[in-house]
Amino acid sequence: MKDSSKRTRGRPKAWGDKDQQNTIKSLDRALEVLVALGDMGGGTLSEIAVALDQSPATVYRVLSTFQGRGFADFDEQSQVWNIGAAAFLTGSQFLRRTSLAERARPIMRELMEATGETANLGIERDGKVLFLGQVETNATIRAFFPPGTASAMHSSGIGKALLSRMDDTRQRQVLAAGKLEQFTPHTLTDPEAMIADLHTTKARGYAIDGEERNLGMRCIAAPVYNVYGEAVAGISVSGPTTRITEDRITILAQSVMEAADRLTRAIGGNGRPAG
Amino acid sequence: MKDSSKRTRGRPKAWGDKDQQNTIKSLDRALEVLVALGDMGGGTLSEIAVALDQSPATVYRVLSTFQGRGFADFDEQSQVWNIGAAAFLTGSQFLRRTSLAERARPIMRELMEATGETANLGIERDGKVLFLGQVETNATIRAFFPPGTASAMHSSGIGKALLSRMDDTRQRQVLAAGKLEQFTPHTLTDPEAMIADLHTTKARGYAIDGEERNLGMRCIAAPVYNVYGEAVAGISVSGPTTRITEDRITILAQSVMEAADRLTRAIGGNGRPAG
DNA sequence: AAAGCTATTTCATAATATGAAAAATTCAAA
DNA sequence: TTTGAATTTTTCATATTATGAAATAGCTTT
Repeated sequence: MKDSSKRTRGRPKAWGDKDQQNTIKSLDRALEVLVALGDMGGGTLSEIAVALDQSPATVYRVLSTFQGRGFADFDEQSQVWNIGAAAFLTGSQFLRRTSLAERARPIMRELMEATGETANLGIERDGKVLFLGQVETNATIRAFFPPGTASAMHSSGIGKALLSRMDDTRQRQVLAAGKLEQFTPHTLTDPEAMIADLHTTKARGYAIDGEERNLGMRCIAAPVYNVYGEAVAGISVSGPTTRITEDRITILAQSVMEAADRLTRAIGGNGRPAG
Repeated sequence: MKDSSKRTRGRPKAWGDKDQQNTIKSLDRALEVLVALGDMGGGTLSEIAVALDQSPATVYRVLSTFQGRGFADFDEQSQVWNIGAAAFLTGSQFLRRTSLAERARPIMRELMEATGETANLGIERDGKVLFLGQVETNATIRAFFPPGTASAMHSSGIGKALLSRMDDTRQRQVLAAGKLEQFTPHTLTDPEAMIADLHTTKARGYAIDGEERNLGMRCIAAPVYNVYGEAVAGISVSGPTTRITEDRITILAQSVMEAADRLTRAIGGNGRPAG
């Protein structure tokens, strides 16, 4: 049904001036109801009306309409409204779309621009970190991880960010399998030291690879979560210790975490409820 | 946020007489757009407007409004509209209700790790199997059922596991409705053959989908029971025939059944007293 | 450079969404 | 049992606003 011969047409980014007001008010309010219904995990008509400060009559009609299309369910017994199966079905079509890597691209670009360092994206695969993509800095001296590279979890920023969010069982499993090979004098090879580092990482919200894989190279990484709050990917910046200095780490980490949060939201992910 | 002291009030099942007309027209049409967008897997403005026989101007405003709340995404590059992350997020709240999916998550993960194959969770809805979630294997070749997919009962492992636990009446009802469409040479299209297969399945405790839906793909599924001993969900592993070989089936089935039992217990379910 | 698409915006108008209040019903208390 | 309070659903008059046609502005192709 799709005709791939179509390309960009039409009107540009800004004509009038700024953001026009071409949203439909009633629809917008209706969506507000649906979102609220989801956020509060169901509720009775009056609860919802009060929460949104809208007329019960309107909310009632909105919910009835949603119900007509299966976007909302109404339990006669308890008089409680809930998100319906159709909302799940339609919403799930979101997953069929572009990959993590594609969604990450613009976010990584901005991260690179904000920090001036190469931005990386990686996931865990078979106990290793698989690099899915990167956006390189313009600086002449720069880190380079070709996409498709697989490297050890324990000596990578993204790897440690992911590890820090696994439960103890999985953690030990991965660490045992990999044997904590020593790459530089800074590599953490002692399992207990590694576990301690992971605890710090988890509490801090981001991981630091301080020359643990390559001498002279630092990396700051934060985890990206899926809808179930599981850490499924990591995003990082990496560069030479001469530019990523000790005192810049905190600042850079803010950008990295912000990018990770944005990507989490872009893939429909969920904060971080999982312990 | 919920006040459990509230109970049933208000007006009953039928007052006026039959179904009243208290749906909001514009909202209903907007939902039509969203559903179409999902069904057709994205599309350009004119494609959607034509498909729905609506004014481009209106469709544009509807989509813009959805975009404002994140229910739709617009890719400037390709001028293509798609279902957005917020639709997925809100729609996913549907799962929280049963909490089945939530409880299943860790169990599915362990099942995946034990078997090395993708683990799936599904329920029956409107005579079809609705996939609620999955945990993917790390293997590069793998089965992929996006959550939200609805597929035919008779050609799915989970579907057959559920069918095998229904009484004859419901069984024939569902099978009659679906017409046993043939997907591969292995699909069971003869009702009697299907009934026989279901008897075997019930006695055995797990269902096998041997390339009945997709050539080269096998699936092993077991039912999950609620408090009344009714089969309300199914849990399965699926993968290529090259890995899920004939002689591994018995072993894998043990893991699947164990996972199903654990999930049954996790949702307060009851062994299998029913029929 | 012009013609031909397609996406946006504007605008006048009719459609319809809306809140207030009434009606219908159930729950709890007297 | 009766009464009253709470809550959902409907009706109705009205103003809001959603809507399509047509105009506008960018692209793409000729």
